[in-house]
Amino acid sequence: MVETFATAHHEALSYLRGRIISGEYPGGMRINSNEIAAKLGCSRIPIREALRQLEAEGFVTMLPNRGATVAVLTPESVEDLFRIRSSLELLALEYSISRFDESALVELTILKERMDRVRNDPAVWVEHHDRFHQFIARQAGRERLQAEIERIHRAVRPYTLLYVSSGLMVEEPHNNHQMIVDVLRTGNKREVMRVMRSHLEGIMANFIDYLRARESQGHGGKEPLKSKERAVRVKKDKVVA
Amino acid sequence: MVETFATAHHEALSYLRGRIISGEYPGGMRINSNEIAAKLGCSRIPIREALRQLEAEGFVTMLPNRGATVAVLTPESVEDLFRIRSSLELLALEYSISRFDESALVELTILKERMDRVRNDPAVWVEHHDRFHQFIARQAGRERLQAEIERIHRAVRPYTLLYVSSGLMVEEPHNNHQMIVDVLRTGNKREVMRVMRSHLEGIMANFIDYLRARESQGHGGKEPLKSKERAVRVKKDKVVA
DNA sequence: AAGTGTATACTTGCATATAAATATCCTTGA
DNA sequence: TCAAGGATATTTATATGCAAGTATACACTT
Repeated sequence: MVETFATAHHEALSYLRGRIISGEYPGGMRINSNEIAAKLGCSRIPIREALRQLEAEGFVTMLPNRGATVAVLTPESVEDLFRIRSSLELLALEYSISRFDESALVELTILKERMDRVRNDPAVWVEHHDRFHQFIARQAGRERLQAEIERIHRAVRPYTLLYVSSGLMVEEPHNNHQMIVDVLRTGNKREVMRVMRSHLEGIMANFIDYLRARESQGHGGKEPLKSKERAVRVKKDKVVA
Repeated sequence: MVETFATAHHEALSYLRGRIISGEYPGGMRINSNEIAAKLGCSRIPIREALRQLEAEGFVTMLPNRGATVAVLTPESVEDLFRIRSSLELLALEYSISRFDESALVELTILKERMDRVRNDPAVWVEHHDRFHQFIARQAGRERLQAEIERIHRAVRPYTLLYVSSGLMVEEPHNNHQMIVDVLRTGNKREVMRVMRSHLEGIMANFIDYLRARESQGHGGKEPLKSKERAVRVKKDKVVA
């Protein structure tokens, strides 16, 4: 399925955001506008617009006259984002609990099974996992809240992916996601909140530990490109014709 | 104090965001890139970049080939944003309570008094009010959380301003902000959370009522510019030389 | 070897230009 | 009177060009 875009700017935006979220463009990587323009077959103007948008979304860091680099989040920032995510999902859950009917539960179960089926492919698993949680949030029927939740999901995605891929993710003790489906079925609001809260907090603790350990091993320590430092040069494959 | 900017893009961004947050450019207003470019004395390129950034921040709605308009938030969206704001401020408060020393309390008191002093100027009052809350959040020492809180503040600011200016704002029953300062001084975590929570919920209820009433009176009903509708033309002052 | 200049090669920021898409207005026929 | 069609005026999207800012590399000094 080849997506088609209304404008070159949309294509660039989708392209770049995809690379960053997937981790293909790692934190700190320099983004050369000429290169991207050549790759997508357009001029630098739409690329620059896409970069500005990604800057506002927090995916990219831009410095005047110094260009763009993929944003680097500190473990503290990721922790903040994760806590924000938890807060917002719990907020959405308060709305959605009473709106979970049988068909929603069935659909949620399907999402859960789909997630299990791809458990060996971290990238796909993370995507399905986010979708599972987003489905619950969507039942709240609060458009803006939903949008903010999805934004946060995207922002932490590259780091979640690292964590899941690392193999250091703690196996869910009692299959949390099944528990969430089950407790939703009972409709006991207090219990639902409790289960979800403990699910989120359980994940977070390990996740944050992983990120800190990773940082102290030298990854991620690269600050966004302060003062006059040089950006990490991830690719240097000029085509010398 | 004339601010100076590194680039034309920064100037445009700051200029436009300022007009929108202050409510000077009301929701639904068409933003003509030529006009802004002429006003700021630059070409349309930096204007477009600024608009893209504002689009990502939720201040502006852009449609391909149809230009930009100031985003219109439904009362539901504002409600979502307000609830998000509450969640995040409470989250920050959990971090910050234990970090409130005497000097922080003194500074907070000053902010509170400053707020009282400008109570008759809605625009200034709202600004100081936001600062009061942001100061509390800042004590948490969580950079990213702080940034997200400020983002949400900015996003609802135009609506808060309308509310405050309307004169329909319910006078704070027992001077909530003073109560917040006082309870922070006690250091009783549970009480602090309770007071803040009730402060936020109290404001919200009235605020949302106001927005709904306003909408049913015909304001705000203008959707962001769907399909082929024409944008609200707020200004049409061409200079015919 | 490390630091300092400086010439050279890239990049960025942005003005200008132009085709394509939209909006506006005027005309015309039912 | 008014919907439809089409001519004209605007506005948008983006390519191109260029001045100014940065990075790179090599020569020179200490």
